[in-house]
Amino acid sequence: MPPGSTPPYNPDDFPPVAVTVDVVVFTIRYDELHVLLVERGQEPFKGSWALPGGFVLEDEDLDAAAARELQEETNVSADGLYLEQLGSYGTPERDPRMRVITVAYWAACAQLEQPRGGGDAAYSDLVPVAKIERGGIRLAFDHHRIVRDAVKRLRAKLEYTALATTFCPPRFTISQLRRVYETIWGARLDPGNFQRKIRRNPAFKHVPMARSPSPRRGGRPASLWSIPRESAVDAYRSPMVRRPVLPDDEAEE
Amino acid sequence: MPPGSTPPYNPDDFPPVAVTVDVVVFTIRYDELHVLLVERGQEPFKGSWALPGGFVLEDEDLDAAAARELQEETNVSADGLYLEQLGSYGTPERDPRMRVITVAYWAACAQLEQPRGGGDAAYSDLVPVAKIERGGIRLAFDHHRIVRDAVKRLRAKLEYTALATTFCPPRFTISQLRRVYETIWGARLDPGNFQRKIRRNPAFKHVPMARSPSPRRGGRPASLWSIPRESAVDAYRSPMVRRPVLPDDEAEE
DNA sequence: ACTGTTATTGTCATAAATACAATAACAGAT
DNA sequence: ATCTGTTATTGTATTTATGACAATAACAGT
Repeated sequence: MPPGSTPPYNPDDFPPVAVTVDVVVFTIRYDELHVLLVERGQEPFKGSWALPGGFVLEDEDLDAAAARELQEETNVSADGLYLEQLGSYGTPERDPRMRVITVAYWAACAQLEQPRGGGDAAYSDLVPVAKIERGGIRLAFDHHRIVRDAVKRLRAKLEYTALATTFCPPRFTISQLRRVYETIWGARLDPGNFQRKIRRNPAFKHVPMARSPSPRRGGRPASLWSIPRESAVDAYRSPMVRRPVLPDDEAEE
Repeated sequence: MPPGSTPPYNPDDFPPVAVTVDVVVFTIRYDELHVLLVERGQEPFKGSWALPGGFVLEDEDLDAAAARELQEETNVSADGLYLEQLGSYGTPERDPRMRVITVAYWAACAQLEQPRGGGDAAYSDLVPVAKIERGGIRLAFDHHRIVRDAVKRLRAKLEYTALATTFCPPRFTISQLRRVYETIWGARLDPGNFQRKIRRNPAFKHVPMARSPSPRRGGRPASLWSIPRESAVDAYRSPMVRRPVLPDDEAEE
C-alpha cells in the first residue's frame, strides 16, 4: 500500500487532503420517502441543501464518525437504525476549497422526529426524495449524486433483505410493511400475495395475541409481527418480494 | 460536510491523513480462484503479502487511482477488466505509521499472466483465495479483511449479474462459464439446468458457426457464446443461477 | 342490520427450478 | 470401422413459486 520508495513516513510529503463522512438518512413520512438535509450556512453553496456530515476525527473509526455525525445532526442514536457504508467520493474538484474525500453512509430510520436545527447545521429538514429526483432541489457539492446512489442501493436492498422493516416500528402489521415497499419502489403490490410471502418467511415472528391498535378507520384488525434486527439485515435466498417494474428510468447503471 | 465552525479552510488545521487505494484483483488459474498480491519489501510487515495499491495523487480521481495502480503493479489495462469500488477502510491503527484511509477496489480479470515483480512491489504473485481463507497466508495491515469482503462481494455479484463472464475469454463455452461459478462458489452445478438458464438469457449471444477449439480430450464440441460488456455488469431480474449451498461458513455478515 | 374498509385465506393457471434420463458429437484405442 | 470414454445438449416429470383475483373475516360507523 505505501510506496516502497518512501520509507520514512512524513505527513508533509503528501498533498493535503481532508476526509469526511456524509450520511444519507432515509425515513418515511406521510407515505413518502424523505431524506434528511441541512441548509448550509456559509460558502461555498451557502443556502443550498447538503447532506449532514463532517470531518473524521483523529483516532476515530469511519463507522464511528458516521454514527457521531448522525447523532450530532439528527439527535438519533445509531443503534436505533440501520447504518451502512455506501461508498467513497473523491473527485478532485468536488470541494472548491481543497481536496476532500468523503466516505458516504446511508441509514434507514423508522420515525425521525422533525429535526431541530442544531450542531453545525444552520437548519435541517426532511425533504421528499421524489422532489430531489425530479431536480426540484439543488444540492451542494456532489451530494445529488450521493443521494441518487443511496436511493438506488436502498431500492436494491429491499429486494433481498428485510431492511424494509427498519422503516417500521418494532412491532408492525404486514400492511405497514407492504406500504414501505410500495412507497420506496413507487409501485403497488398485491396484498394477498404479499401476505403469503411474508408469512412464508421464517424470519418474521408472529406476535402472539397482539392486534393492530393505531388509529384506524375501520377494517379488520391486523396481527402484529416482528423481526430480529439481524434477520432484517441478512440477505435472503429468495427475494422478499419480486421488484415490480418501476415507473421511470431506473436503468441499471 | 465541512464544519460551519471553520470558515477558512486551512489544510494545517486537519490531522494528517493519507488516502490510498488498494485493489483486490481476482483471476482464475488452474480452476482455482486467485488473488494478486505483492510481497512487501520494507517495514512494517516486511516480507508479508499485501494488496497492490498506493497513494491517490493530487488531482486524481479515486477510480483513476485504482486503475493506475492496477496498471503499474500488474501491467493490465483497466479496460480489459471489471473494476468496482468495494469500500473504505479507516480504522485508526490500521497502519502503524500514520492515519491512512484506503479506498478498496476489486477487479475481475480473465487471464492474468504471471505477474512480474515490478513497480513498487518487490515481488508479486497470484495466490489461491482458498489458502487465504483457511488462514494459510498472513496479510499485511487489514488486508485480510479487505480480501474477505471482496470475496463475499464477488460471490454475491455472480448471482444476479453475468460478471462471471469477465473471467472468461471474449468467446466462451457454457461449460467454461459454468466452471467459473463452480470455482468461485465451490459447488457443483447441474450442466443441463445451467445450459438452459444461460440459453434463456437474451443477453448471451450465440456465436454463429463457431465451435470450441481449445485443446480438448474428447467430448462433443461446444458452441461459443459472447456477451456485451455492459450486459455482464447489469443486474438481472432473475438470478443467473440459484446460488447453491456453500460448503463452509459463508454466514451472512 | 347494513355499508365501507382492511385483513387474510383460497384457487387456479402459469412460469421456474430441480433431479435426472436420453441423445449427440466428438477423440482415441482396438 | 467399431467400441469406449467424455463432454454437450435436449427432454421429461415433479415440485415450487408467482400473479391474478375471488372469497371470507373482522372490525368502525351509521
